Amino acid sequence: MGLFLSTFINRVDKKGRVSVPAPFRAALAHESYQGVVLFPSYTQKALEGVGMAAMENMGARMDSQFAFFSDDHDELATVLFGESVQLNFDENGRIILPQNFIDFAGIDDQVAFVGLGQKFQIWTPKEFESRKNIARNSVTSKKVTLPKGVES
Amino acid sequence: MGLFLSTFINRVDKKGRVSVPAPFRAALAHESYQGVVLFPSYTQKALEGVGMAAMENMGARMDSQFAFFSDDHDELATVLFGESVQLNFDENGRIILPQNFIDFAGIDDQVAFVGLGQKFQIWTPKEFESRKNIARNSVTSKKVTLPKGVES
DNA sequence: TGGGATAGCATGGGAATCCATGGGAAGTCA
DNA sequence: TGACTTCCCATGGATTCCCATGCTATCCCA
Repeated sequence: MGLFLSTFINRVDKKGRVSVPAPFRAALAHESYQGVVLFPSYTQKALEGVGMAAMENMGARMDSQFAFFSDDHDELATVLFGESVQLNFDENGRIILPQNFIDFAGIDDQVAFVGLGQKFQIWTPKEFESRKNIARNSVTSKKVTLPKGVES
Repeated sequence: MGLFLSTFINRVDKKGRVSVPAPFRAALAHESYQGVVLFPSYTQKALEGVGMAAMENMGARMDSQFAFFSDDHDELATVLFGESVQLNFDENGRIILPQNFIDFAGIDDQVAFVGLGQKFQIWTPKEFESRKNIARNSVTSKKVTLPKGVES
């Protein structure tokens, strides 16, 4: 299964359309639903994106983790699913960003697609520049490393 | 299988009719019964909605959890099945909200359809705004999260 | 190795379709 | 017969589909 890698700057036209970078689309090519799911980040001024399979996965894990009518379930689902949107690719691989998402992230006429492995983020190019520096400094100063993992 | 995602505000006309958001209908398109099952939430001032398949699923789950003639079974069944109604789509994808449901949720002329993955809820837009904030705070403060691991 | 051809990709605009919404007519139950 | 319900049609606006274009990177062949 494909990963979301590297950063791409694409243009947003006046209809709110953006081309999803071809490598990101390729990472989702095997999925039945051809599109992405976007939701606002809880901590940053950015949008988060995943494929539908990852979203269904979250749903399945929630069901196994919480009782179906529990408050925990409903609250988490409200935040997770209630604020997300399903956007399918048009035939040129574009999606249409909803206006409230554009406002939330402060998007003007360009966006940066940032690959984070299992998910990706959408930033304004400007915000992302400063974000990138912060992240780099934080990682080096805190000496964040990858935990040991099992080989597959 | 489709998930219920994002939030849609739709209008209720004076006959009590509401368009079910097209993406929600699409999530149920593969089911044999073209409609939804609604019942009042027993913790919140909202209506809960699922597809018929999910309803049958709950019935099956109840039977495996409780003895068939136990009080627990009957009480839950009374609330869940006794208070629920089956509403089919008209040719434009609308349902008609029963008057007692409208009263219960305090619905006026607009409702918010909130996708929660496997199910959805119907709120007045106003109530939902505060509900959304409560949910967001609760999730961040209680640190309710999904278990680690995001693979498919 | 250089230049032309080709294919993939990002971008733009216009047209057709879908969708939410409203009202009215026909049918049904008391 | 009256009220309520269900079906059917109309409409405006938003969204999606479809076609066109330019750019760039790759490939092929001389």
